[in-house]
Amino acid sequence: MAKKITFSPAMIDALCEGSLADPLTPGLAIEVLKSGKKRWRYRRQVARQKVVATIFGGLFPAQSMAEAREWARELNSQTEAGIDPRAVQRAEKVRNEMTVAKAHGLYMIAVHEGRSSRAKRINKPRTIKDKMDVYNHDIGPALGNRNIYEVTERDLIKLVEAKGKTAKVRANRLAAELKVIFGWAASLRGLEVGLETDPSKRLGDLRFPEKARTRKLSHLELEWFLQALAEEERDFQRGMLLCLLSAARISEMARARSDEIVNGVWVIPSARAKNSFEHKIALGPWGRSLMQTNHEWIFPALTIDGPRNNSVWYKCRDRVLARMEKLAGHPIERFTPHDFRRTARSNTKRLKVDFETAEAMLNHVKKGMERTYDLYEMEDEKRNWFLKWEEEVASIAKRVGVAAALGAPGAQTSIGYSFTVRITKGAGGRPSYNFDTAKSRSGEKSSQTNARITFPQMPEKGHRPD
DNA sequence: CGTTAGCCATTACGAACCCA
DNA sequence: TGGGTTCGTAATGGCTAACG
Repeated sequence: MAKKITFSPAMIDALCEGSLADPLTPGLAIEVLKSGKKRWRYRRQVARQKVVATIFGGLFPAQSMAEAREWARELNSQTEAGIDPRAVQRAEKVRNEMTVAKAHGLYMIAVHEGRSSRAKRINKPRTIKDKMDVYNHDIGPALGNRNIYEVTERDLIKLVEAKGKTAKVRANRLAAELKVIFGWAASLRGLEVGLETDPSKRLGDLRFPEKARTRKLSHLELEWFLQALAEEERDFQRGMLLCLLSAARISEMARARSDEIVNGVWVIPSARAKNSFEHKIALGPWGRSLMQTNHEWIFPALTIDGPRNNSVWYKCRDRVLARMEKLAGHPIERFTPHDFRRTARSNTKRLKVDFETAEAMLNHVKKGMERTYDLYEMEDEKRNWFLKWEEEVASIAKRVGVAAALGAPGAQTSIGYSFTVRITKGAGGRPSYNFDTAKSRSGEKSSQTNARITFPQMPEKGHRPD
């Protein structure tokens, strides 16, 4: 019979150097450190493998013998099953460190590399920025420090419902983004996070209602609009008219460049189009004159090198709308530049333009078989439409007496009521004045800005130039 | 006062789904 | 299977306050 007690707390106390194995727990031993402190140690060969795993435990007696044995038993169940407990520990460490913030960081890397979704295209910069905004504003502050494996469906629902209190549509976008992030982390694409269950799976069920806009301008409203627009500076006339005549998106108009005009056709490059399809707009003579400029940008900003900021167009709209209400004598429902697209689209039927052309005019993609087999770009049809629409708008302008003021073709020429003067250094250091109007414009190309002179006297309403 | 950043709302593509 | 509809989400538009 073996000695009854070969391993006890008393024996550990008595131990001064070296180590002592626990005869009852394979792999477990206590060892004396140089400092004299005693530490638990686990060392055992992993079953069916050539490797020996060594793991250090806590100090004795802070970690009692019973605790150490329990600890070692757990490790033994792993080594005996052929699992290296060090690998388990590493995985646990990674797991404990996988916060929502870290997982999101990995997700964003995947986004930049185009690995985030099934989509083939890499997200556009604005989309990526929007993703970051949603995270930084709504997800990070609430969940960033949480372990992603411990986030529950309830956590996410709470987040979306809280958002819904102040911004319903945005709450839908938040839910969508949560689905994208957690869905990725739980998918084969996001194995680096390796979420087992996706807590966002059912978030789509709490969608808040959304509604589409229906606003379009009637012909009567267009009359007021054109009259009101006639009092704007020429640049604003040009921009707003271009939106109306081309049915382009505001960003397509505002950031248009001179080199996009090829043989009189405005070619919006794929990079600037919402759907990444190049869009050719063959405008009529009026539209072409509106885009006429010697500057790099069709609508150059005043104080920076670049196009005017979008917001100026909304301010212009505000001024125009206020004048329209004065002309009408009653309030007019607010409209936006995008509503011009709807306005143009809703006029196609009346002007006997077919569905296909109408869709092509808006650069909408073809669906189904049409898309597969019909690669025809409908350039001639679009050209006809833009001319027809331009003549329609011009006739409205003529009817209310602002055709000339707006520079519509066929009307008597006018320089408008205001213009920009660009002052550049000419020969011998003398200032050179360049008049920036639709009709007269110096060939001087300059980005230095300059004085804007607006004539204080506005002609009377209905005034017709001689 | 023009420009920008931040936040909320719409538009619209394309894959999934569904039905004859 | 083709063709319409729904669903998920990408890609914009729209508004306002802050900034310099």
